[in-house]
Formats: sequence, C-alpha cells, structure tokens
Amino acid sequence: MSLDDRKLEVLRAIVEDYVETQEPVGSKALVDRHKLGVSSATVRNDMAVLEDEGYIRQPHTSAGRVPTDAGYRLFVDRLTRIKPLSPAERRAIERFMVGAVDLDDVVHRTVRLLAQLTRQVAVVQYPSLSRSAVRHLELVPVSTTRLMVVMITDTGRVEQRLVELPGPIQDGDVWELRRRVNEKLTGQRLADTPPLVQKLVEDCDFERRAAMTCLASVLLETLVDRSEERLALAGTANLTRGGVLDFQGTLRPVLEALEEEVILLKLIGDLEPRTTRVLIGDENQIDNLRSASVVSSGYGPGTTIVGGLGVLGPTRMDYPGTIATVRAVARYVGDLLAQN
Amino acid sequence: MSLDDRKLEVLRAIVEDYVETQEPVGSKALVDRHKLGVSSATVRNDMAVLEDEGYIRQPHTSAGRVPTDAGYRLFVDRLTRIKPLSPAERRAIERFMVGAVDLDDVVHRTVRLLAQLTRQVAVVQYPSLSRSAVRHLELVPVSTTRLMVVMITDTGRVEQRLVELPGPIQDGDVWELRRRVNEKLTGQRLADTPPLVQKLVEDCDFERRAAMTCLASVLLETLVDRSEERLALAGTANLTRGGVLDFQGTLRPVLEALEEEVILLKLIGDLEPRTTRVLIGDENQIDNLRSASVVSSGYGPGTTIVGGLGVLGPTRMDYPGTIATVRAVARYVGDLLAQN
DNA sequence: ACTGGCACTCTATTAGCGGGAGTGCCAGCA
DNA sequence: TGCTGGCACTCCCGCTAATAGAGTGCCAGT
Repeated sequence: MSLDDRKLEVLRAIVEDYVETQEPVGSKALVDRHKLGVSSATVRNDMAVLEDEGYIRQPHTSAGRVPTDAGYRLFVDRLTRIKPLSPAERRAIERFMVGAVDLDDVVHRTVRLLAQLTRQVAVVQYPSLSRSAVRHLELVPVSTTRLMVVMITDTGRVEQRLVELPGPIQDGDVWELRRRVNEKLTGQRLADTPPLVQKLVEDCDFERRAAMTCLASVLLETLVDRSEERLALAGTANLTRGGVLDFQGTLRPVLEALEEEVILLKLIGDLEPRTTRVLIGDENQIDNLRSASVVSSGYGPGTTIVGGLGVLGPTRMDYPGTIATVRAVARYVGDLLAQN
Repeated sequence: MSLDDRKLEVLRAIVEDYVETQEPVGSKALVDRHKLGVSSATVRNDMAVLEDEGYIRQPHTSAGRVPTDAGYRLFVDRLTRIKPLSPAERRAIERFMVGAVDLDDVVHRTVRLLAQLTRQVAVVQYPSLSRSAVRHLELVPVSTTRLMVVMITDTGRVEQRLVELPGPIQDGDVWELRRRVNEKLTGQRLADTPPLVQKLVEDCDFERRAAMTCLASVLLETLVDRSEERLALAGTANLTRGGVLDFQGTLRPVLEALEEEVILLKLIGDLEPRTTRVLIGDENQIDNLRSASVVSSGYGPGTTIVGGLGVLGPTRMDYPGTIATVRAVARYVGDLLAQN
C-alpha cells in the first residue's frame, strides 16, 4: 500500500513539529498547528499507517509520534523544498569570509561560519592535494646535507618536507635539481606525478643521481601517500544544545568520533560534484554516530572537487535549512578558490 | 591558628579519596581507608577546623566533606610528593613519539599522548614564532605580480604568505630581494627583526623600493603580528568521564572555551622555564572554566621556551600524576626539538 | 587531647496516587 | 468507502509521604 498525499503531508508536519519542539507530537496538536482540513481521528488513522510502514514510531504506548530514520529519509527525499537563504544569511557569509588572507584562514573562517549558521558541528577538509596541481616546487638548502622541499599547489596550499641527502651538496646542484623538478612537475595534477617522478630519477646524470633518489622518495611521499589529510573542526559546543537527549544520553561516543580524523574524512569524503549529500542516522555506518546526521558537500573551483565540507548534528535537525546553508557555503568557497 | 601535621594529613586523605571516588568523604570512611591512628571523632574535630579555614566544605549539612579550591591549592603546594612516572608510562612516551616525521607530526603526537596518559583534555601550542630564529627565507614568484614568502625557523616551522606587488617583477629582482632579505635576517630571533626589516626598506635602491616595501609589510605581519598562534587539541571526549557532575551540570561552557584559541593560549602561555604551573578553579580568570584546573608547562630546546603545553580537567583531578606526566612530556618534546 | 556515645539533620530512594495527553477502536454519517 | 465524534484504556510524569542511612556536632568520660 502506498502513501497518499495527505499521509505525506502528515509526515511532513510531524517532522517539522518534532524538529522544532523536540517532543513527540500527537494527533491533536497536529491538527491545531497545521491546517490539514481533517479531524484528529483521521490523522490518527494516517499515523497508524505511517507507523506500520516504519516512518514514525512511539517512544511508548500512548505517547506522541517521533520520526524514524526512514521517516527523515522520506522527508528529505520527497518533501523538502529547498528554502533559499535569507538575505541576512547571504550577508553573513560575505561578511565572514571577506578579507581572508591565506588558505589556512579561508578554511578556518569557513568552518566557523558553517558552525555558526547551522548551529551545529562543522567540518571542513583542507583542499586535498591529490586533486590539485603543482604550481611550484622550491628546494631550500637547510644545511649541507639537508634540503627543505616546499610545494605550492594551485589551491594555495603549501607543503614542506625535509630531505636527508646521502652526502654534502653544492648550491649549483640544488639549482639544477630545482630546475629539473619544476620543469617536469609544474602544472601537473598531483595524482599524475608518480611516473614523472620516477622518470626524473632515471634521466638524472650520475653525480646527482643519489641526491635525486632521496628527493624523489620524499616527493612521492608528499605528493601521493597523503594519508594525513588535514581537517578543521568547529562548533563542538553546539552538541549540547537541546539537552543531551539528542544523542541517547551521552555525548561521549560523538566526541570520540569527532577526534578521529579518519572517521570525519569518511563522513565528508567521496562526494559527487554539485550535490549535497545527507546521511541520516546509521546510514553513516559509524557506530558512535548512530543518532547523528551528516550533511556534506564537495567544494572546489568550478565543477572539480578538491575537498569536502559539512555539518554534523542530531538526526532531529532542520534538514531544509541545513542543506541550503551547506550548499551555499560550499559554492561560495569554490568560487573563492577559483578567483584566486 | 595554624594546621598541625595531622590536620594536613587529614586534608591529604580527603583530597585523595575524593579524587578517587568522586563522592563527599566522611570521617568514618577516612579512618577506615587510611591508618590515621585516631578515632573518627577526632577526625571530625580536625575537619571542623579545616572547614573553618576554608580548605574543605560540605555540599549540605550532614554530608561528607569536599575539598575547596583553596584545599586543592594547599594540597598541591605542600602535600604533593612528585610521583615518578611508571616504567610503563615512560615506555608509552617513547613508543608514541618515535618516528615523528615533521613538526606537525610531533605536535599532533604530543597532544594525543598527553590526552591519553592523563585521560584529560590536552593542548599543545605550536612552537611560537617570536621565540624562534629565522633559518631561511624563500621568495617564490607565483605570478608576475605575486610573490610567495616562505619562512623556515630553527624549530622546523614553516610559514608562508602571499605578497601582492605594486607592479610586475623580474626574476632577477626576486633574486636580489631574496639575497638581501636573507643576508639581513637569517639567524636572527624573530623578536629582534622589526628594526632590521625597517632598515631593509631604507637601504633599498629606488627601482626595487616599492616591491621591498610590500614585502616588508608582509614580513612584519608574519614575523611579529603573530596574533594567530596555532594550537592542537585532543581528548575532548575525556570531559565526559565521571559524569557531567564535574562541570556543574553542563559541558557547554567548557566546550565553548576550548574553541577559543585566545583562551587556550592564555591558559598555557606566559610560563616560566623549567616549572610546571597549576591553575586551580577560578585562578584561571576565565568564567567558563570556573570548575576546571589546568596543568601546564613550557617546552623548548634546552632552557628556552618556544611554546606551552598542558592539560585541562575538572578541579577534582589527580594532581600529582598529572603534574608528573605533563612535566615529563614537556621535557621529552624539548629534547626532541633540541636534537633536530 | 582523644574517645565513645547519642541525638539530630539532611539526602536519596521508594512507593503510591492522580492528572493528563494520547491512543485505538467503534458505531454512525456523508 | 472514507471521515468523524465519542469513549475506554494505557502509560508517563509529577507530587507527596515515608523510610533508611550516612554523617555530623556535641558532651561527658578517660
């Protein structure tokens, strides 16, 4: 049996009221607050059906109804009309982001902005290296046997590594290495570089071979083996809004999960371009976050994605508003990166 | 009236028991658990005195006693024999820190280590720029009118900034600028650089004057106006240990405070060399952290301090253990930096 | 100066008791 | 067939009262 329009309308009303009041909503209250045009008894029948189908449930017999994860899912998929951002919010974004000086600053501002607008926990991934391109590589002699490699990407990110050389090196050789490396790698996407680096070593003349080999191994590590992706986090205090009820008693598991960068990356990673993803409840496959939802989106210049950002909150959250905000911020940051 | 030895012993016992059980401790329980050699009635009298002096208090009439901030203070100042780290802990430090690849990694590992060992919230300040020395400055042309400045310090930290030039610049000029800047600044403590930078501009020949001026202003900003000091944080989830009772009901204010970098810097800043500082309760001047204590220590190569680190927990914390751990970790990290 | 004893205070826990919100079901009506 | 009003029923929540227990303060005695 499928759900007719009125039942869907009832579901929407339940979700909206519950999100607002955080209390189970009963049939009487529903007809009072929404003009459904039918009596409470009718609504009760609809509710019984919705419950059978698994979209809502009762915390206990003779209490009001609460949406289930499936209920939120349906709500998000079929009942959410995107609400455009208010002018005030648009202005807030502008005001917050204007004057950012470097990449670090952009990321920090973004994450705080998100946390503030959505009143939830916000996560922003630094532009991922593997999807950016090399703008410049700089080699700086730090001592006679040590070299600092500094890489600048087109997203403005800077990475540096120390290279231990097998033996002393002349300034002139550093020069030559710098020239070769830049010649080969500048402008390349990081994901495409490994074979090029390999080639660099092979093409190298004998006397610089040893140094180049060391350099190459560090480069590979920096360019590719990027296990350590960086993140910024803000708004943890928002978890305490609305009592501890939201997260079935304890914040503990949630706080723990938020400290695991791997988990966060999983939450806001693997995004498709130009879409905003919503993970409700245990859709996110993470035990500690059973009662949390994540709204996330990729960002980057144009339609490419160089990183993810998103917010995390109780399943009981304002989905339309949050989705709109996340989307808007992602787009804004993307444009910012494109300009740069 | 001063406190005789037995009264102090009673205070110590109260603190120790309360820290362990988290429950007000009564006279009976005290004589049972500690061999004080006197009866509970005598202990009661001592307690009455300790209460008069403000070192302990009763949550309500006819409940056990709980230490006040002043009580903890006395405990820390006069009753704490430093307990040496257990071999297991020493090994944990080694195991955790070995194999750190760069400064970022060192800081991250340190903060997690601290959080894990003390089971509290840990904060580590990145080596402060103003106290380190310039190892090298690199100028990288990013476009014809933009320059990337990369500064490497002797603590291994790397900072970069973008400079917008007033007009296009030749490679040769970049060269010359780089030479001059390094000549003047390499090896200098950052705190000493401002007048030198000023001098750089004055000594500059006319055609490079404009570019140098821009560069100088960015340099000053990077070198000195270091309002944005970076921090690493870990162990937030530990706040939820021992119920929410520790922080008078809500974690909210604590979480909020932890998000303010300025506040954290204040907590672990301004440290004297070779000491471990303990701030108990509202000694830390921060409203949101009334019921929290902070144990912190400076670290750095040798006896210089390049940054602070510490942990934050409920006033009811294991001071001797925490102090020992913080001190040990600070020393370890200092040695690590010195080696580098 | 310390101790045992005792009366007293206050809390935390438990049980019992409506009030109320909300439901499910049924019979009647369009 | 679908909606409505009515009604009995269920269960939570908040209130009060009663009780047990831990801990204290004080006093008289050694």
